Amino acid sequence: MGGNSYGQVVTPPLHLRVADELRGRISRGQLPVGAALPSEAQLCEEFAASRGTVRQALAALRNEGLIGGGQGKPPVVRQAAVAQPFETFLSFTRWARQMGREPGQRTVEIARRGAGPIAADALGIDEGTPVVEVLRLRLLDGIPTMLERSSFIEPVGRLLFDFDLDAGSIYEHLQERGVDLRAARHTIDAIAANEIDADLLTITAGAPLLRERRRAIDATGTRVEYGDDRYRPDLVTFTIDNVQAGRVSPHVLKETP
Amino acid sequence: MGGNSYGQVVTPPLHLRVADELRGRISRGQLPVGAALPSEAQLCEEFAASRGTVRQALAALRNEGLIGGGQGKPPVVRQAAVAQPFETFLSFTRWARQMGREPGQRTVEIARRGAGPIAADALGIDEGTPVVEVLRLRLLDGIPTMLERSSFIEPVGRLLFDFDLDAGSIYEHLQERGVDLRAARHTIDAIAANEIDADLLTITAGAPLLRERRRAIDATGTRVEYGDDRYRPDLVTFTIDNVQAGRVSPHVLKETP
DNA sequence: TCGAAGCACTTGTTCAGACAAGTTTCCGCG
DNA sequence: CGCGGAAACTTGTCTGAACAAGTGCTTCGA
Repeated sequence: MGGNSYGQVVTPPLHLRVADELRGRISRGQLPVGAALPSEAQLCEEFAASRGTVRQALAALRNEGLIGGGQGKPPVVRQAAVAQPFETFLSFTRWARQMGREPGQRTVEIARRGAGPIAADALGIDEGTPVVEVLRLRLLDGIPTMLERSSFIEPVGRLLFDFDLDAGSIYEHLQERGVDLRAARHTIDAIAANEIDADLLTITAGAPLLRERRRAIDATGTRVEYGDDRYRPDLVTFTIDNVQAGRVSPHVLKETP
Repeated sequence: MGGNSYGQVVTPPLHLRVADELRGRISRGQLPVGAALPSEAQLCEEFAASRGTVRQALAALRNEGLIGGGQGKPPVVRQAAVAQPFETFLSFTRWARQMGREPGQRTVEIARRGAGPIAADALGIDEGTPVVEVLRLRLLDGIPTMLERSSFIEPVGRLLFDFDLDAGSIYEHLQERGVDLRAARHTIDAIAANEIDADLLTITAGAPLLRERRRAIDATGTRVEYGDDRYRPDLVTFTIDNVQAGRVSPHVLKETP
């Protein structure tokens, strides 16, 4: 458990630096869409790296869908793939913006305390291990829509204390600080609103809520966040499209009716 | 691919063969979830490959979210079972069987009557057009778990009258009779149990239920069924896995806690 | 002029070795 | 018996080299 170094300043491995530099050039428009990247040999020289290292960096970009290309041809910058459903599904802020709605939030509480039994189990840590808990009321066009309870493992949660939680997306902030969220498992069920839920969401206690519990994992497989989001079911639903034949995996959306 | 334009079959690159073999072991259950993979050194020996090649294969699996792990620790198989979600997601019977649970049902009502406003809208027909409505209580190991209200368009629903609804899967029966279900859209929300729901599901009125509304479409694009399934949220949840990089689309499961 | 062969350049695959960094195991000491 | 620490083992990073395979430009010949 002790190896995490979020936030510490150490020079990352070479292949990550190469990948970051190229990502930067692409996002800055220095390498416009459709342009060919420098050849592997050129990159080797520029970064004083071996070809294996450069290829490792390119593989990462290919993986993210940033570049394409084939054997014999230099890799080209691809059209910034459609806002990854991952991001959209994970981040309330991005989801709302993509729909043309105005996201908002009111932070009710942020605290560093020992993990409770549920969060500890979900995060795979011992009960009482320090975590950072955030309770935020999320708004859509000013209307209370969802109540978000998150528990972050300490090395990640620490990054939230120098962030204005009412300013925007936690995930965007964490990503900028080097936290590389990779996968998430969402469990959806229904639950009756308790007094606190009801008060904040301006509904009556006992009313049914649509609950999405979330376990987010970073690139190394470390469980980073456990979340419990409670939606007003009259304002938000989940939609799943599935198609039989064409091995088109199901597509999941959050929707407002 | 793996063949040239003349149809010749060429052996794919070694790293792909290694990855495929490992994928197979995972999907066959030979490497169960949570199990550690052989060490890189062992894999090198087994496949007579160098470490770089083995690592290339492992990177692919990691990318697909099949394995996780960190430095110093052997990679472990992650929860990401791959069954065809469509059938499983659509059919309560198949879903239950796949989990090793015993599905059951008690048909409360089957009737041919004019479509109500909601079903008519969902099916794209005029209100009052005849449809076949089925109300079934679905059981898991004998326990009332879900209440299923389905409206089938008349030409399809007619096939249900020569079928013992308590015998098994409606979808299997329809498929045998030539109804080719192709796609479905599921909308998930939460709703309070009404008196009837509560009575049949042996819960109290007003308790939160997990609702999945469904619109199934056949191969020609005709809307065939509108369904309203209400689950006891303490017995069934929906789970969605999503992975960022490997453009692995989200995977949807129904689960019993 | 036009087509094809050839060549230079590119990426894809694979190997062998070395060191760094994290984890687990196990032995000896208190 | 318990605990600390060394040792063995594992994965992560990086290098340098070689050959295979695909692409595109050039050049040569008909």
